[in-house]
Amino acid sequence: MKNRLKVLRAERDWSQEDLARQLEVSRQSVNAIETGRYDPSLPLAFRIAELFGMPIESIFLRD
Amino acid sequence: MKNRLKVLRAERDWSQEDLARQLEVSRQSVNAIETGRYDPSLPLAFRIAELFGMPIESIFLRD
DNA sequence: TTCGAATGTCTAGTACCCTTTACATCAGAT
DNA sequence: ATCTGATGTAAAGGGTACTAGACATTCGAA
Repeated sequence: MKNRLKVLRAERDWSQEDLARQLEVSRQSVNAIETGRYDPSLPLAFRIAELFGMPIESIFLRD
Repeated sequence: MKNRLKVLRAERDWSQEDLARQLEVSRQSVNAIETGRYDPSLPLAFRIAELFGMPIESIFLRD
């Protein structure tokens, strides 16, 4: 899975730490997801989608 | 997270085994997800949504 | 030049996703 | 009464998601 997290975050001028805090996960988790080391759990994907106000499918893409 | 898998499967008259085969997971995984023992991984959620032809958000719901 | 914020990575540990194998129950058909 | 398909659950094991803590690099600002 690929994702648009880094771009969405840049559009809002948020640091990885800012995003992590809002999602209530560690900064390392945000970094790992952005750099493609692993995919988020489904509940975390829902929180991400809700935070950015868009469907999961427009943030995460099958590869 | 709750989900509508059991209903969607019933609408199509598929057994858990039928669904598992199409998703390329074990029957026990389908059962565990349906009975709420755990949530699917994000990649599996994508396969489920694709199979049923609807967005992830209309199959899985935050509780 | 020095400092701090931001990012990337590593390790060790915990918890969860998913597997195979196995067993139990139930309903419907023979 | 027996058989079979469908479902639920359990144990053990491998791989992944997430944690805290630590360290290195880069870059813009003081």
